[in-house]
Amino acid sequence: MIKITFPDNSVREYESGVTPLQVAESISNRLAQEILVASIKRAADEDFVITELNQPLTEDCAIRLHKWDDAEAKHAFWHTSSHLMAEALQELYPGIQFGIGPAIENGFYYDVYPAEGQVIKDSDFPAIEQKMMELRAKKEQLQKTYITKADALKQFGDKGQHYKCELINDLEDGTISTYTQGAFTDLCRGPHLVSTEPIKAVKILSCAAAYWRGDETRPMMTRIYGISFPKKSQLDEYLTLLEEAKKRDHRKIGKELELFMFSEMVGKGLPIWLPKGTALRLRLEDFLKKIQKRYGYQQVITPHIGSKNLYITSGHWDHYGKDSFQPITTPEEGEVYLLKPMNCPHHCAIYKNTPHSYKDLPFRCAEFGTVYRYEQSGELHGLTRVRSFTQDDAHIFCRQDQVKQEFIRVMEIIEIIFRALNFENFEAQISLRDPNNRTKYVGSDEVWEKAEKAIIEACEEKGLPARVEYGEAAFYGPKLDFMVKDALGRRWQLGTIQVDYNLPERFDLEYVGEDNQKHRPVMIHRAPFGSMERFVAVLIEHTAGKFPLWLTPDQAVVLPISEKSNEYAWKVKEMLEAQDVRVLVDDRNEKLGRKIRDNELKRIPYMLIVGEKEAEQGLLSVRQQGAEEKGQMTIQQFADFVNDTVKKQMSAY
RNA sequence: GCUAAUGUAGCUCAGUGGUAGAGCGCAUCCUUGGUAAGGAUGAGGUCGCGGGUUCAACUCCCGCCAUCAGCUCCA
Repeated sequence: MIKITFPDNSVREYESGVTPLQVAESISNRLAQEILVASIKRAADEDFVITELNQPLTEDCAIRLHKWDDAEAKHAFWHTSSHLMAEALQELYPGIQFGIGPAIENGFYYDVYPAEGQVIKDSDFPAIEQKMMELRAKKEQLQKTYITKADALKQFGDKGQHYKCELINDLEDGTISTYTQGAFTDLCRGPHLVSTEPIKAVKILSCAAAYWRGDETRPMMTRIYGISFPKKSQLDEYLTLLEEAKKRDHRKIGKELELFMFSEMVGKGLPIWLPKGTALRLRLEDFLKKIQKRYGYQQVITPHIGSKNLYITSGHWDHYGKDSFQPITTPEEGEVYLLKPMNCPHHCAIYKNTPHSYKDLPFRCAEFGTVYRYEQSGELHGLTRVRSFTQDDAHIFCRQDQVKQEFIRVMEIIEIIFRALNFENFEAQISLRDPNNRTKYVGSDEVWEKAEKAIIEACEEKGLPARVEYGEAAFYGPKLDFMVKDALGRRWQLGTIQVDYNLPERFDLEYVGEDNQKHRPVMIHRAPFGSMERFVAVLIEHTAGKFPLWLTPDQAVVLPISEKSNEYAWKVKEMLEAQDVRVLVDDRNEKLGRKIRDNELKRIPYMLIVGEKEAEQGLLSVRQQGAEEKGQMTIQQFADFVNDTVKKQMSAY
């Protein structure tokens, strides 16, 4: 008999050799049907190890039974799905060779090399899905077999699986296993589902080329992506989510709402802000400027280029010189300049411009600084990956003992912003030094330890959930990055706060201390939005273009019912604008229903319907975007309503 | 950068080796309307750019440019 401990710490006894599936059956049939994989921890194990449901248990252990909701179950489910897809591909494309086929964050893929003359295209996906479902219906069991290296090489060599042989060659004899279901055998470590039967819904999503083992000198494989679920309804839900994400694509909405554009003529990766997008961005900038003013920042403006020597001093030339836009030179004197890839060197120059006393610190200078970075053409993507963008940058020069307080103050700013923009869900990542290799960092152990401690304590004090990542710090200092979850649950990295010991050293920055001696200030880089481009992109996808009232380019549109009311409509606009409400008039020669529809699609928050009745009494019929009628108001009531709502939305500040 | 796909009217897209089409938008006119598409007429295109094949190229071939996806998740 062996003792098995459950997650609730209860212990039960079982015959030695019992399988996790039997353990589940002993609890309930329902559980046995739902679990996909288990993990166990024996006395000798440091942590839980995922195991298959048919793996006999022969010693005392703790067990966890994983249903679909657990990441472990999804991983095994998708891994087995990739085998099922491979089995289907083997039938449909005789002679196909297989590379690797792992589970990924959302689904799975398999890298394959079709036989001479065969190509797998999008149009083949339904056939692959159908074949997978056919094979699944056979309820094939996955059989794990340990095999010697020599046998494995022979077995896969005989089948012409050259890529598999290459993988086997890299493995240590005695650790090699295969999984077989039906006529398909794959080199694999597992773990897997015990059967392909639970894979009830599958969708092949895309195929694209991928280098064998990520190496561009090696052959190009066809990578086929898919996703699968235990229930059809889950697949439908997932596909709906994908569609919703597509609808929210900021590139599409940005075009529809005329927020920004790109032009081949201007150059790729160079976003151009159109009037409506600019209005929105300026409102964001003004909002942040106002907060920053309260938090003791001073706004500065610096040129878009800087002398090459500036970047030699900062170290950026050494680090990024080759991967930047190349230097600009003057025609006569041969002076050399670089487009600025960062604002910090300019800000260091500002700091150096005047002597500083310890009493003056922190010195905080902020700039919406546009920077230019060379990105490989294949990396460019909408507003999220561009070659010119504006950082809501600021640099705080402070004493070491002020670091924690400054972090807390920056975190407050970030919180205000996230709240004002309805990012309810956010978390932080603390990036610290690699504990095993401290040589790659600049600055003394002492200051690093202080700074790392300051960041951790700042998070604790603010009650901010933070994940600590070792080895993720920049070479010049530890950092704190902010991740938000958008309305579809997608995670985006936005703001960042970074401590820097490097630049103060390189620029020989100093302040005079209480002791009348010179000291080195600490520098903190921070950008709550990150970049205006990226932030607006995320905001568009988060809100689907329905921006909060305070931010939206146009807050209301007046819809005259007929030409007879046009004059009143324009008067309404004028009166509302006098009270800072942003209003359009739709006086096209169209029926009301049409105007409502068109303006709904423009995502304007309020429609003000005015006809003869309203004109007589100085009223508006207010309709909220999303079909909600709010009844009639006077012009003044509506202006107050908008201004109160905006004030409320901004009340975080 | 690499690999594949795509590039036709302002937008979304159809189409053919014999010099182009739809819907929406736009303009004009009719209609003067009450909460998600009223009607008619019309304008609008060097079919991404440059070469080549051909009697003839938007179509086929080559090169370039741009867009999009993947190239990061490791049997």
